[in-house]
Order: sequence, then structure tokens, then C-alpha cells
Amino acid sequence: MKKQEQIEDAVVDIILSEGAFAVSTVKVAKKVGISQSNVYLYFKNRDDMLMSVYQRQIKRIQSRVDFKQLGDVSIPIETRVKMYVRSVYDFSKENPQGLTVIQQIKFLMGQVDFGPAIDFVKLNEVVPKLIKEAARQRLIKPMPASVLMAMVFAVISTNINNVKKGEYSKDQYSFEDLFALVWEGIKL
Amino acid sequence: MKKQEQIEDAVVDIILSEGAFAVSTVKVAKKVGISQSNVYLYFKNRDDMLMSVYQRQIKRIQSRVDFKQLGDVSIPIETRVKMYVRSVYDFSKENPQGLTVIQQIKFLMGQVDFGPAIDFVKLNEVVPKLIKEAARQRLIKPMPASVLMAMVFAVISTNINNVKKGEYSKDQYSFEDLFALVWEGIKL
DNA sequence: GTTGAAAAAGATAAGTCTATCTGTTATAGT
DNA sequence: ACTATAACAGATAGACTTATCTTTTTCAAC
Repeated sequence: MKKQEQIEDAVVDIILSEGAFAVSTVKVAKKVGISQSNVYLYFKNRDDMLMSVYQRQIKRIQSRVDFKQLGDVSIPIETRVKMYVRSVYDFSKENPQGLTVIQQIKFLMGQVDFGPAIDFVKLNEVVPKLIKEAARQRLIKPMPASVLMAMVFAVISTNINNVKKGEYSKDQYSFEDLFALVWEGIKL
Repeated sequence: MKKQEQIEDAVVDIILSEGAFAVSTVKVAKKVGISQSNVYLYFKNRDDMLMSVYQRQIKRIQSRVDFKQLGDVSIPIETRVKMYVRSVYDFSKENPQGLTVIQQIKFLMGQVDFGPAIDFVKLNEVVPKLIKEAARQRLIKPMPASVLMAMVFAVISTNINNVKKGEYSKDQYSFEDLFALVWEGIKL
């Protein structure tokens, strides 16, 4: 495995065990087994390292999204919203710590400002468009896409966290169950 | 104003401007205008200081909740769920940065473990009871209370953040609008 | 095998932070 | 006025960090 990836994995490890604020070049280097100064061969600085990890996770979510279909007006809107929720859900199942990592880094960098549009990039364009279209057609309530996205994120990540904590099995609540919570909330 | 409160206010300031991880005794002392060592006259250590701020916010939310009514079986369940959501909503309106502060500190301490039941204390007992009762009566879908609470939190804090960012006025979405998003999602 | 570049380690300056300890000033009670 | 205590400031040890600069090692090309 490439050293840069090893470093990124080490960052994820530390985020999950100690939190994003605890990530330091010293700890990362120790975990990978390289000297601290060499971290700077692969990343400009600490923030750059964190951002790289963040964007890797975002890419993984977005790789599950079929943006073409999401913008395809011939597909019913409910189906498209469902597709979006499903991709977040699938990501959370395959990568249970992924949403935590995203949240952690976002929180760490959030205040500081890490550029306007670095966030969910494409999703932050496509989903609002979808929501607006649906609202115009009076299929869903008028609402900001950010609220919908936050709901989806909250439901899915709380569920996966409960599973991780062993509060119930991962099959206790199906995707349909979780989707219903969101969809019936927003539909008109 | 009591010095301890001044310190807690300074902590909130720093959390809002730089994030919880950036809170240090040095910065806090500078903000209040006391010497750094004196912070330790009011708090056992840094974590104690953060926890104190956290619990102050929680108390402020809980002071809005009528726990007696919330557990009163003679009141319809929808009304009681609504009461709960309303108290979080009212808190967010009166104290727009309150939810951010809670989230920030939770994130910071979250990984480390700051005791099992320190969280929303009473709310973390009463709301799950309410949800279970409602589910048993087949009024709402069976679901963990944590998911409901996360939804409520997500909707309300995203809305207030959008308002703070100036994306729309605080009256754009009424309490009823936001409540509908949650209630219609969970009801059977 | 020599050379030159890339990859790594080492050393270090400069900064921040926590927590404690030691003094000093203010203040209340007597 | 005196004293005990609370409130405060100052100093400092010890840990950690970041980012840079210097030196060593590795290794491929010639």
C-alpha cells in the first residue's frame, strides 16, 4: 500500500479512537512507522492531511451515487430521493465509521472555514436541485435541502452507531424502515 | 456577574469562534482578564470546565421541558411529542448558538467517554419512555428514541443555522412546519 | 562502482498547553 | 487594627506540537 494511504488510514484510526482534534503528525508517523518529518513529504501540512482524508470519504460516498440518474427527470422523484438515501445508507453499512470520520473532520475544520464548496461537492448541487424540483411539483413540502440532508444523515448515522454500540442487530431496521422515516416526513 | 459564569461565557465564545478543541485555559483567562492559573480556582481542570459549560446548556434546555406533562398519560401522545420538540425549538430560537455548543462539546468529549448518563439526563429517560409507549399503542413506528432525538436535533439545528447564515428569515419555516417533518415521518 | 536523486531519519527552533507551586493583595470578621 | 482566608498574579516544569532544515540511507541508472 502507498505510504500516503497508510497515513490516511492512520488518521482515520486516530479519529475513531481519540477524535479528530487529537490527530497530530507525531502520532500519525508513529502509527505508520515513519519519522514525523516525513509526513510533510506527502502532505503540505496537518490541515492538508485532514482534508485529504475528508475528501477520500466524500469520494467514497459519491462513488455510490449515480448522478446521471439522480438528475434524470424521467425517473419519478420519490425513486430518485430514495436512490440518494440508499447511497448514503449503503455507504454507512459498508463503511460504518465513514460518517463519523466525516462528521469529526467537518467539526474540526468547520469553524475555521475550509472553503465554501468543498463539502459534499456534487451532492450539494444535485440534491438541492432535486428537492426544489420536487417541491415545485408539490410532491414534497417546501424545505431547504440542507434540512433534508441533515435528517438523512442523522437517521442513518444514529442507526449505524446504535448497531455499532450493540444496541440492536444491523437488520433490526431495514432500509425501507429508515427511508419511510424521512420520506413520509417530507412528502406532501 | 460571577467569575465562574464569566469563564463559562468565555468558553462559549471560543467554541463558537474557533471550535471546542481550541478552548484552552490560556485563552479563556485572557478573555476574562484573569491569570491562567486562576481558572483552576473555579474548575478542577479543563475537562471539568468544558463539562460545566455543557451541563449549563443542558439545564437550559431542560428548564423548558415540563417533565410532569411529558409523562402524563392523560395527555395525547402526539401532544406530548410536540411539547418535547417545541422545547428544543424554543431553546434554539432563544439561544441560537446553544445547540452548536452542545454538539461541539459532545464531539470533543464524545470519544473519550464522559460518563454514561451525563447526556440529556432526564430527557434521555423520559423521551425513550414516551416513544416506547407510543409505539406500543401503534401510534408511531417502532424506532429507537435516539433516532427520533437525532432527527429533531438535526432539523432544528440545521434550520437555526440556516437562519444564522442569513439564508432565510427565522419565520420562513414555522414550528408547525418543522414539527410536521418529524411527526409525519414517525407516525403510523 | 560511481553518481545523483529520492526516501527516509534526525535534530531542532519556536510555540502552545496543562497543572502546580509560590508569592502577593484584597477583604471580611472580630 | 489584626488576622485568617479568599482572590488573584507570576513563574515554571514538563509535555506536546508544528514545520523546517540537515544529514544519512537506499537504490536505480549509467
